[in-house]
Amino acid sequence: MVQSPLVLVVDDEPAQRAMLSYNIEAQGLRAITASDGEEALVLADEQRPDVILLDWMLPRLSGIEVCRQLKARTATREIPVIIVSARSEEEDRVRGLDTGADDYITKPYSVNELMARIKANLRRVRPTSIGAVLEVGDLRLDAEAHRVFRADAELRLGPTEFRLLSTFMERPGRVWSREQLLDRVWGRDIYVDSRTVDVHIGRLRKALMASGGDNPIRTVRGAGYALG
Amino acid sequence: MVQSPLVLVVDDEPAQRAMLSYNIEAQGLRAITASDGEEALVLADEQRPDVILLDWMLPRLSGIEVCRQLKARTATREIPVIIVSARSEEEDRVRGLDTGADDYITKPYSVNELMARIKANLRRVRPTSIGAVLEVGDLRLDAEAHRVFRADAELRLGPTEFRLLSTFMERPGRVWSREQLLDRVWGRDIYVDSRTVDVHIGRLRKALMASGGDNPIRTVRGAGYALG
DNA sequence: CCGGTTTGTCACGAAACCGACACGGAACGA
DNA sequence: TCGTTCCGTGTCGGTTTCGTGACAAACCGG
Repeated sequence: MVQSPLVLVVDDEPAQRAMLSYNIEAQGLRAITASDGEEALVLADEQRPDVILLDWMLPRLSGIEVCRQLKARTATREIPVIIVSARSEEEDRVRGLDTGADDYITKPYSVNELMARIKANLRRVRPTSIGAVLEVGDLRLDAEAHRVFRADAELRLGPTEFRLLSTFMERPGRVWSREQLLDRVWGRDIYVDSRTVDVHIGRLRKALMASGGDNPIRTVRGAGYALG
Repeated sequence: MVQSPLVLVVDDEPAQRAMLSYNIEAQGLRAITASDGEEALVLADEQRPDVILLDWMLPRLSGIEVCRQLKARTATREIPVIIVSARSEEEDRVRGLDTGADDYITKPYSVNELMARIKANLRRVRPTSIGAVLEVGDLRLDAEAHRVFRADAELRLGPTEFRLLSTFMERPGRVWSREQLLDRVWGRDIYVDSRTVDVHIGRLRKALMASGGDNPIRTVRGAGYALG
């Protein structure tokens, strides 16, 4: 089920966590928090946030180590990590980015800037969740208006097919396994047969080809499906 | 043929342009330059760079205006823009990110940090161009999209041949024994006849040579097979 | 409550893929 | 040169994977 983007806040100071959660939720996003590195890794794994706000100074596991571990696992690799640091030395910035962190902000920062950065990172990873219009080839998907066009003709899609297509359009060309699609489109805890994906792929194809275009969804035997 | 990622450098000072191009190319990337905003828009449109480095202070069109226009056109919307600014006031940072800029760096900056940021942005937008794509000779294998090209012609491979080829491409030139290949390609605990490898090597060769190229897979009698 | 829409499952056929075998030819050693 | 070993490949039966029409249950707006 696609809902509003989820931000994982990792900070050992309760006051910081509360302040950040409050501001994040004020932007229409959802927030969860972790107070140390180990908790952060567990939560990242279980909840799959869309972006992670990571304090550099943490008890137990340091921020940089958490970041490295996140980027080492395929399950969490693609989640953007924004490192929040009190140090402003450039070395740390480079090291942070080299371990795979996606962005970096130094204390003191303004809430406005931080929110802007969170959104900038979200925009890249989950374009549809913040209202952008996706375009791939002759396909155009307006997430906010919940409409899809192909070569200026509007398509009729059911909710599931809509989410399916928007997942494909977020990363054109990438192959998604049936399990990954069930995860993103149906939701983590729903059990449906993985062959159900096939059926919806079929329905989506039918809708996409209704006005004569060719089939834009590629089947990768033994692996899954991809757009283009 | 996919080539190395392209960076568009927009700066009105010739010395800066030269310095940046030099450093970018030293990282194995390609660079093109523009000296004002209008030229930048034209080049962005024509060349479709993978990332744009945009000076804030420009004659004619300001950096922020260029950014806005880039993000307004679908053709260039998804190209990450890194704003380079002499001002360090926070307001500008927020405004920069709000117009759709993807990252922000203030002068004075270090070349190391700038390069780290360029790479961080490339990693996200063209993940396939910086990590997940293997290139060996005229062969290109995109793991994420599950596609293989030889000299721009796409190859049709079954799952086993695909895994076989990607194993070879991970270490070009290395000789793999049949047992090692069975381990990597088929899996540890599967029993299949080791001669089966021969058959799949044959099928892979056939696919690789389908459009006329020579045989890139070398047989090492008594030892196994190798790519190149 | 009702008619249309959406959804998940199943079953069946088609297509792709796989592994084994067998035979012929190439490479090698003496 | 000759015998032996190793490799290339055409063929074939069996299996896996996909596509899709059919259907009943769930859902939903009115």
